[in-house]
Amino acid sequence: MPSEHKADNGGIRRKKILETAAKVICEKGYEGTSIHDIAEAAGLTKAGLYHHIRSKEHLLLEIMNYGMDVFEEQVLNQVVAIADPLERLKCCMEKNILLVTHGWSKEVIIILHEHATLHGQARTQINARKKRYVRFLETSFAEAIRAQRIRPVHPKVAAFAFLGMVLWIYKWFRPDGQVSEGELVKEMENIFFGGLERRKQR
Amino acid sequence: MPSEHKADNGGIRRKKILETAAKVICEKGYEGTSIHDIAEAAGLTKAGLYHHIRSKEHLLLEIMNYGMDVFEEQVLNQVVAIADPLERLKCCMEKNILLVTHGWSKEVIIILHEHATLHGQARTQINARKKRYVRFLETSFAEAIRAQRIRPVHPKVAAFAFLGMVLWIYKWFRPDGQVSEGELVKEMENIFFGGLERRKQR
Amino acid sequence: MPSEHKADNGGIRRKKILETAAKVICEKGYEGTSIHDIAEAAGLTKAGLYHHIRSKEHLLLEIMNYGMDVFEEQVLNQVVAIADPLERLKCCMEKNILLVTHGWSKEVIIILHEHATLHGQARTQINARKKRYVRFLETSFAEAIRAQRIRPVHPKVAAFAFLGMVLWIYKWFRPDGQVSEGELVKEMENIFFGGLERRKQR
Amino acid sequence: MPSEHKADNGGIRRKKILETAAKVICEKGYEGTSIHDIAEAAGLTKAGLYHHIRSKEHLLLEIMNYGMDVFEEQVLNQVVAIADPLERLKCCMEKNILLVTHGWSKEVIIILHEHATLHGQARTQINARKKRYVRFLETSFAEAIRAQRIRPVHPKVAAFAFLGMVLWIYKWFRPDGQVSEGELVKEMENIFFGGLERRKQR
DNA sequence: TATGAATGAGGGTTCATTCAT
DNA sequence: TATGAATGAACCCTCATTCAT
Repeated sequence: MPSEHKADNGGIRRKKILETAAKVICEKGYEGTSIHDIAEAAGLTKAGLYHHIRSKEHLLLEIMNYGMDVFEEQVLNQVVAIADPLERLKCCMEKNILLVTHGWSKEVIIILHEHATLHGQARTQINARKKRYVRFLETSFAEAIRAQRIRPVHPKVAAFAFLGMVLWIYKWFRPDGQVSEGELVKEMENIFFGGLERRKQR
Repeated sequence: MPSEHKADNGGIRRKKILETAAKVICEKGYEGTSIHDIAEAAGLTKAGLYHHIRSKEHLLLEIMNYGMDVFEEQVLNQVVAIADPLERLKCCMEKNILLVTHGWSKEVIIILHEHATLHGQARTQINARKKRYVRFLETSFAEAIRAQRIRPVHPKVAAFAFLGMVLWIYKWFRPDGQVSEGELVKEMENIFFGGLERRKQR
Repeated sequence: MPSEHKADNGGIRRKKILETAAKVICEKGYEGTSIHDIAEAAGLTKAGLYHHIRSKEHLLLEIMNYGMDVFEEQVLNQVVAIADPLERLKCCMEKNILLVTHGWSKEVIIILHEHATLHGQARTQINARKKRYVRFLETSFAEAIRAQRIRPVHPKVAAFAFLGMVLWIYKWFRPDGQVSEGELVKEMENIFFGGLERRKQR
Repeated sequence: MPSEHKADNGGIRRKKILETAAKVICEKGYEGTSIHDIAEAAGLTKAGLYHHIRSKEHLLLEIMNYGMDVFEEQVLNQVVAIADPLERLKCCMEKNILLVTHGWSKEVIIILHEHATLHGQARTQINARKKRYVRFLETSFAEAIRAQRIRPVHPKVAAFAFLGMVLWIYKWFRPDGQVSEGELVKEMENIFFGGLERRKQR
């Protein structure tokens, strides 16, 4: 409804540029990537690129917001409605691991790595979205404890333990390596939850 | 006497500069830190700093090697001789967590964060030292499995799960936050090993 | 119409910059000239200049290639078709002397003076073009000897003697000095081809 | 008699340093050579070197003066007393060629190449010594003409033609090349004094 | 939309030189 | 004599950004 037929075009174009930029930044780091690099990868000149972005820093913000969109769509929204908190967490771990290993969304990797690059309110904004995820995990753990689905542990620590295990993957996992995606999901779930589940007492 | 306290000075001076540089780089990132920033923090001019370092990249290498020295001294060497593999791993987790939370060694944080900054043989060299640690963990897990001290899991995945949980801490832990160092160690150990330990079957 | 005069402008602009750079470098030497000097002389800032050149060293290469173009056009190509080898050499000396004395092409002077400044393949490339000229002279001398137009001498030495006499001029000749261009040509030709020693008459 | 026994020592030391510096500067050019390069080649630190030289530019002046000393001793003084002007010039050519080809005195090469590097009175001083040589050649040519030992030519042009032929050698001659020192002397003398053109035999 | 040209600021690095020791 | 440390100035070059076209 944004009035013109160009809007749609613009939307697709913008998305393409965002994804291209994300790919380059993911490879070389934000500070290590120049506007020229991004423009070139997008098949534009530097000046041309500036018709689509406001500034380099704002581009990073957009990429991160886009990454959060993808994350929420592919992980959070997929599991948020699962009633059983333990099942919810297990399913969340699976979705999250796959998001990282598939390597489709470079934006998510950028969010993980450039955790201290943004400043000011841009940083605040992204941090708020991240915090929502942490909060969701904490709540789910607490809920699972209350429901006696897992042993009592510190929910905050559990949340960050979960995150560390799952997100650190981006630093070492290679799709062509010794460990397959499937194995990784199975083993991590086994390791992490194998210890948390309440033992069925005889 | 003048000559020898000079020699000492030299060594101390270098170490001081390395530590100062590490502090600044840790705060602003390698690419976000200029040589000027480092020089200023060290109370030198840019040219003066270049008396002590070969180049910015080589400085990073030195910092990382220094960090690896500290890590090996405070973590690896402290636990490597422990006979029981499970005890060894638990102790290793504790030492490693404390190394990260104490925040003394900014160099270690830099090693964690700038995992893709170095290039060429400098990168190779640091990666080799990192790999030694991963190998140590893998071996310890395998040993613990053979000794039936823990459930059978994929040692490589276990190693990286361990590392993710423990190292991710640098991204969120604040010494003045809700979770104390002690709690963190206890809870993480509980979470991670609580699931791996073979259940005492009656 | 706007587009085409732009294209033209581009070519002319580049040439102008090359010539300006040549003038400055000729006066102060390559190493003694800073990019700032050149940019200033061209009415640009340093960064602006870098829109037109790849690097300082590559600029020197371009200047030298440009100089070789000028030289070949004004000297080599003018005489290469002259059938009589002696006439060819004399004409070549004249053209070459005038090229140096006119002082139009600073680029040629730079080629002469900065004979060891370039490195790597840039140097190789320019040396190849220079060698072509030496080869041309050698061949012409040899031909003249075979045709009994000159006494038998070592062609290589003759070529370098020719070059030394003619090119050294750039080190001492001043257009407003005691010796005029015309005299210079006449006298050098006389000396080189006629020899100094009085002929033993019969 | 310069009072102390150190003077002599100093003299030898200084000479060694001058020669070392000359070697390096000859290879890399004055601007391309750093004080560090020279100090290193002399087995000193930069600061140590400064106990022996006043400044980089003054070092160049000293090298050039030293080169002029060598030149005058090995060329000018050897021939200045020869009565016959033609013989004097021929002998001068021989000595001068050998000085360049032997490559002993890098200082002389530096004088030739860095003809526009010095400024101010240092330049004036060296130019005065150079001019003395040009004047000597001019005078000898004029004398030879008057004595009817050579054909009448413009003495100044003859002098510079002589110099160009002889000094240009430093740009191309290699001791291990196709042309031997002996040949070079013989051929150049033949070409310059004998001329190239075949005499019309009656 | 797109671009070539331009720029001020700053990047890492090297320089010739000085000085306390 | 000799040196390690230090420096201000300058080096070449790249940066994110702007603007007339």
